[in-house]
Amino acid sequence: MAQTNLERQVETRLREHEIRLTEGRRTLIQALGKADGPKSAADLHSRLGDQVPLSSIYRSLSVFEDAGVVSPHYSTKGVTRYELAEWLTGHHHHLVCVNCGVVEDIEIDDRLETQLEAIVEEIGRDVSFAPVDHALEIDGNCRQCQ
Amino acid sequence: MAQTNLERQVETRLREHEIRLTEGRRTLIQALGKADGPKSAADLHSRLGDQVPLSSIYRSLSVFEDAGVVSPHYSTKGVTRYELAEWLTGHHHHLVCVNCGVVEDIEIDDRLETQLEAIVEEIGRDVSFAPVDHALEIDGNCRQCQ
DNA sequence: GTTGCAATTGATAATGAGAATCATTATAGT
DNA sequence: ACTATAATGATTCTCATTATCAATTGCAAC
Repeated sequence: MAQTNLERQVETRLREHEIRLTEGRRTLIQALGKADGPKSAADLHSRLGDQVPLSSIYRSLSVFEDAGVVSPHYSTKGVTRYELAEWLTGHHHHLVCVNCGVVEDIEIDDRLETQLEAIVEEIGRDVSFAPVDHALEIDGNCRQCQ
Repeated sequence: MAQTNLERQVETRLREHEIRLTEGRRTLIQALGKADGPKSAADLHSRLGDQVPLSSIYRSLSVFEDAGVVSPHYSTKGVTRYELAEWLTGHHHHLVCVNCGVVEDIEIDDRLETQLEAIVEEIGRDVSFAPVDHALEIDGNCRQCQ
């Protein structure tokens, strides 16, 4: 259900941008929809086997990024990870494993998010900067690395 | 003064790790000490001209990272920026320009930092994760891009 | 259902950030 | 001053990612 709704939302966005939704791209969206955090092209490729060649994964992620369907996440040297954009999944933050680099999404409850936004707004006022987004990253050891 | 103290602190740390402090490396530390935020190897190289070749910059930054003298910062595809480690500069956060990618350091006052730490601790408890570090990034447009 | 256009493909070559190489040089300890 | 070995600097290599190109395909219009 949520998955099908996801595909419909993505279809609509891509159509608005006059971008085609091919089978390979649909497969990519499904894989990102099932992921528990940002995934690199290599992660996605190993998960999907030969369904979508690596070159198509890179290219489609780039097209999706331009269309605002995915967001890049940078936490490892030389590797970019992608996740579905927040308008599709909701605002969230990241846990980053300091050992292996895996990134996990976390949603925090409204009370904490409100507090965090207040902090961000106050910082913005202090340095005359209008925040358009914010990201809280918490570094530690993931379950596999503990 | 602060600069000289910085060099002394770095010297001590490198000596502990049996790493040599060459003139090129001293120049790099001085440049990082003057920087207002994380800098890439290319940034540092263009700033330093021929004083330190690009290959030496990459290599020294890597050595410094292993020794805990600098920390990497990832906010742009395919580019790593480095800044002095927090034990040298103090805990701080980053403003990232969504247009040009420049990263600026910001320190926030103790009251806000305390609030932020409480949020991080509570999130960590919620997801059974012991935070070792946290980073708040605020995205917007830098003064040049406004 | 058919057609046309241009987006997209997939394998491969090219690119750029960063790592490795090697003969020579320089640091730091004695 | 001597010595061991880390570090150098220019160049080559590696890897994640982008560009290329002839062939294929998605999708809107008819």
